[in-house]
Amino acid sequence: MPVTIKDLAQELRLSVATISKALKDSYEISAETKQRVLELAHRLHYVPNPYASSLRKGSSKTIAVVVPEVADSFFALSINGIESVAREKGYHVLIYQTHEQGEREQAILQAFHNGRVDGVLLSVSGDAAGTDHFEELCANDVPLVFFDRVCTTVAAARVQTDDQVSGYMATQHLLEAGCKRIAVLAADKQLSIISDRIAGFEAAIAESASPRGKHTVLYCDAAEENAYGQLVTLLQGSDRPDGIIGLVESLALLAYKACNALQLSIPRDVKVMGFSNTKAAALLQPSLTTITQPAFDMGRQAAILLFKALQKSHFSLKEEWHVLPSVLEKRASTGSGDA
Amino acid sequence: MPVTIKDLAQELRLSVATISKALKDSYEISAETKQRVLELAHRLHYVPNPYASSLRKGSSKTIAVVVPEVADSFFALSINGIESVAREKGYHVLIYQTHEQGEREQAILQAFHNGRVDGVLLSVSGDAAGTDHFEELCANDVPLVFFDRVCTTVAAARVQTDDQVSGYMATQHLLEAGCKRIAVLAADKQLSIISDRIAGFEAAIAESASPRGKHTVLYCDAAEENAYGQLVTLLQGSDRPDGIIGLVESLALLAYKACNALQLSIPRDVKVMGFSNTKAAALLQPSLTTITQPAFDMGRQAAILLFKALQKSHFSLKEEWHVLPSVLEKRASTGSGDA
DNA sequence: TTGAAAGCGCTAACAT
DNA sequence: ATGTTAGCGCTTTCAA
Repeated sequence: MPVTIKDLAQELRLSVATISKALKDSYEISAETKQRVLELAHRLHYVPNPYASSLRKGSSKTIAVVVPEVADSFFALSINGIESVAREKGYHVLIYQTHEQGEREQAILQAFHNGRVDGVLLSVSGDAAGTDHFEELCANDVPLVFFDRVCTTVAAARVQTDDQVSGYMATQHLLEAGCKRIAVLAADKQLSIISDRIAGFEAAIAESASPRGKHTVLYCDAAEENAYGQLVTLLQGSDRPDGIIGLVESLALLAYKACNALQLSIPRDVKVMGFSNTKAAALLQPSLTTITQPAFDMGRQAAILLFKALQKSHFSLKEEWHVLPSVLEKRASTGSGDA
Repeated sequence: MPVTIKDLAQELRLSVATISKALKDSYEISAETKQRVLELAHRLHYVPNPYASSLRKGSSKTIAVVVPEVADSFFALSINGIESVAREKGYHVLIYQTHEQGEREQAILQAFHNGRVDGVLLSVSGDAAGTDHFEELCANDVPLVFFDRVCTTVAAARVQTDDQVSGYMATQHLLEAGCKRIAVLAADKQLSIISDRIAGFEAAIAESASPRGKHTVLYCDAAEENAYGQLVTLLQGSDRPDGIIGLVESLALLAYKACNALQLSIPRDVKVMGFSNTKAAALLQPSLTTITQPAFDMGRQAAILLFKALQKSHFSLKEEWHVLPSVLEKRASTGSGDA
């Protein structure tokens, strides 16, 4: 049995109230008593029962992070950012994965309706399942901060990157490199990050002299094998693209795979770039030009907002909307092909 | 305020006990009452307060996962394996990172001494800080399962891969490929996985006709820049290695970087292989030969053991020791260099 | 400066 | 089949 406040009280012949106050350094308690209590607590390895105090105080010192997937360099890094501030604040972090399934997202949020966590950081699942579960959480006064994949119709804080600008920059970069037929590889249509990036792409094309008809957006199947098939078909078509933008990391890598298989040279035949946060980008052959998101900082920023809301109740998350810039890292996959 | 069992009782003019029993489908309660309770609970979005029941029952339906780093393909995948079984069992998962710092590991485990979690899955930090914190946890009857990076002196369950065999296989593979001067790139000396892999390397060399003196183990600095420097120096030396084994993922990638910089051709000049779980391995140029660990399964297996211990108290983790095989994936980086 | 006691929401033994 | 009650460990008001 773990040692409790009662044990300490008995041992020191004090009341539990005194112990409790001494442990939190209350001004009501004499310095000498505090000393004795702390000493014994330390000697007996006393650790307060977190559930008893959570129950009593109505707060858990725990936050939840809900992401599509941990095994993804972007989310892994943003979790690091979140963790860095949670640790400073002495908070614990529960991590949940939706695996891109809307139903799981709903089920997970369901569990937060009774004080399990003091707040939630979430990046929405690709397979959207409406927004009722978000609304309900907010209605229950559980602070919610979206990061990266946000939901614009819900009145919660948002931390994201400038996806439209990024899509624009990426397209611009390929146009400047001389591409005439750009193919954009997209994932889940309903994700804000995808539609925003595509909007940026469309804007860049519209502004350019290049006719829209030459360029294309390919919505790839969620199953990798299928997506690969789509891609191969595209690359074997008569109007083969000479530039590819993968809107998510996995699609850029898939493009490499397809080009290798079809013996297309990157960047000679096809220039490839992608939204990606993996360190391996620089080590691919040729090294991959990327739009890199500030993953760690986005997580950090989102967590900072959440804790602000937790600390001062008058701070409203409803109108917080932060946008952090992504950066274009030019590498060999969109170069001229000369050394 | 969230709705409680009391609210339901009042509304239905029943006692809290009846509600509680009805909610857990007790045989004592009439079908009709159950029906009414469930219906109301659902209508009011009743979610039980987890802390109240944890406090009462003395168990939290929560486990902790302690890993060096989430942003690492091996750990991310093993977390997935763990999560898959936690979800089946309806458990919540707290994730903590040590960032390879022994002190943090101690501080984290400290928090588990009073029921916060029902059990712990842990992969030890590189910067070891003794084993007292493990012993104390076990002494407090918190079930502990080590995975991948285990601690052999503590009587807790262990799930690992056959690191010695893997080291042997890797070395064997390079010898067969004709390497005469193999360099093994090692990380933290005190980690079991590192010393075991080196033992396998030594065994393979000893068995071969190749003189031990030609081969070398390079202990790389934890800071990547420094490790890079060490590596470049090695590759510029008079007795340049013609085979490299990176004992952790980052070191294999570093070898690529160094070879690129020094214009050494892989696999012509140097054959490179590494312990790695990243999907990018197949996409590197040349594709990287790897020893791939069963990351997901190791996590899954470790979690299964833990839940076994949680369910049947007479099941002892002390003597559980599971070894899962890693596989050698031969790719171009250790080939002959011909197409 | 210290202590007594109520109560957070839930469960389970023990009535009825 | 349903109800009463004690209590998990802690915090907090109020009293001494």
